[in-house]
Amino acid sequence: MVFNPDDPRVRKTRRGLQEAFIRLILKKGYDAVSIQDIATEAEAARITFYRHYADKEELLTDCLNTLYEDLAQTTERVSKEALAQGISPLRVLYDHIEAHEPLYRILFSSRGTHTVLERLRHHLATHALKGIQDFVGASDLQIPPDIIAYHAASAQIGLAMWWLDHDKPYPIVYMAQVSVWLTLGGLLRALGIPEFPLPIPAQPSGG
Amino acid sequence: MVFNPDDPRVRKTRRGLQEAFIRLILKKGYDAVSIQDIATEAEAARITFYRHYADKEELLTDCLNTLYEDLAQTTERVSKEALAQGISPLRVLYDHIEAHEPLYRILFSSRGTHTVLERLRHHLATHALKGIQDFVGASDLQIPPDIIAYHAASAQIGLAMWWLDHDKPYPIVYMAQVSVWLTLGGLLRALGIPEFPLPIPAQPSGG
DNA sequence: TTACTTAAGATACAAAGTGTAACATAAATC
DNA sequence: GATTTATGTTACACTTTGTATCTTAAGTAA
Repeated sequence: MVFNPDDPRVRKTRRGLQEAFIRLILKKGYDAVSIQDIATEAEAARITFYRHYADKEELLTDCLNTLYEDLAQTTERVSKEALAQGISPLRVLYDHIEAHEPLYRILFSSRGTHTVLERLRHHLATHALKGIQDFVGASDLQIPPDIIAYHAASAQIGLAMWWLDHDKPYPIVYMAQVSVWLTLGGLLRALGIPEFPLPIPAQPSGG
Repeated sequence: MVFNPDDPRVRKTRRGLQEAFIRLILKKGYDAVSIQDIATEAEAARITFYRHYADKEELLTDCLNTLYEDLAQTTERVSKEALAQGISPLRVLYDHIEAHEPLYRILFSSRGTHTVLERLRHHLATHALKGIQDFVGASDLQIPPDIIAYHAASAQIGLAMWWLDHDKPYPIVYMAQVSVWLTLGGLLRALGIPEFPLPIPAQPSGG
C-alpha cells in the first residue's frame, strides 16, 4: 500500500503510532506490546497500523531512523557552526541523548534493532577517523584504522549507554570531555606520539 | 512448578529446548520463533516448554546465563594457570567467542537481554579495574575509576562485536593484543604516565 | 461549492499462537 | 517391584495476527 508522506492525515497517523509505541515500550517492554495496544494507545483502528507498517519491528525501525537522522543533521549543522570552537561530536551526541532520552533508552536497551545502533557506531567511527586524519595527515598508523575507529566508537557508545543506565551520574560536558580524552589516549599511542600534550578534564563539582 | 535439575530427564529436556531455540533464532530470528516451533524442533510436547519456562525470554536468558557462567569459570581457571605468563582475559574472551560463536552472535545481535551483556561488560570492567590497581596500587586517578573501567570494557566488547560482525577479519591473538593495547593507551594517560613503554602488537600476516 | 481522490474507521473472519487443565504413559528413584 | 516424578496426549478458552469488504471522513483541485 502506497501512501503520500506529505498528506497531513498520514503524518498525523504515523506520528501517533510512533509516539504511542514508544510510550508503551517504556511502560510494558517491547515484547508485551501488541499491535492492538499500539492502535488503542494511538486512538486509531488496528487496521490502520497494518496499512503503514508490516509489524512492530518496522515501526520501531521507523522511530529509530527518525532519531538517527535527526542526530546526523544536528551533528552536521553544529559541525559547521562551532566545531572549530571546540564543540566535539560527542558533546552533540550527549546533548541529543538528553533531548531524546526515552528513545535512546529503547535504542540502548538491546531492542534497538542492530541496524540503527550499528549506524550510530559507524557514524562515530567515521568522525573518529576523520579526527585522526586531520591530526596526522597521511601518517602511517601501526594499527589498522578500522580497528582504531571501531574501538573508539564502541567505547564512546558504551560509555554513553552506561551513563544513561546509571541515570546520568556526571554532567554532560564532563562525560563528553572524558570520553574524548580516554579515547585519544589510545589513539595517540597508535599514532606513536604518547607524549602529546592533552589537558586532563576538570573533575565535576557534583554528581 | 518445581523440578529437580539433576534428574536426567529434566536436563535432557532443557538442553534440547535450549539448543533447538538457538538453532531456530539463527535460522528465523528471535521474533519469528514460536513456542510451538521450539517444542517441535526439540521433539518435545509444547506443554513441556511451559513446565520449564514462562516464555521465550526466560529460555533465552537461561541459554545466555549458561554461556556467561562458562566464560567466568574459564577465565577463573585460566587466570590461575597462566595469567602470569601473559594470557590476558581478553584472549580468553576471544577464544570463548570463537568456541561458542552461535550463542555470541545472538548475545551480540541486540537480542541479548540487557542483563547478560551488562554482566559481561561488568566482568570486563572488573578485570580492567583490577589490572589498574595491580599496576599503580592506590595511586589517585584523575578520572573516576568507574568511568575508566566502563570505557575500557565497552571498547573491548564493542570491538569483539565488530570482529564477529565482520566475520573475524583478524586473528584472535592480534585482536586481543590490540584491544588491550588501545585501551591501555587511555589508561596510561589517566594514570599520568603516557610515556610508559608498551610494545606495539605485530601486524597480522593475513586477513 | 462541488466533484474527485485518498486515508481512516467499522465490522467480520480465518488462522495461528498462548496459557492452562485433566488424564495417561514413560522414565527415574527407592 | 512400588513409588515418585517428568513427559506426552488431547482438549479448551482466549488473544493476537493478518486480511477483506464496505462506509465515513478528510484533503485536493476544478
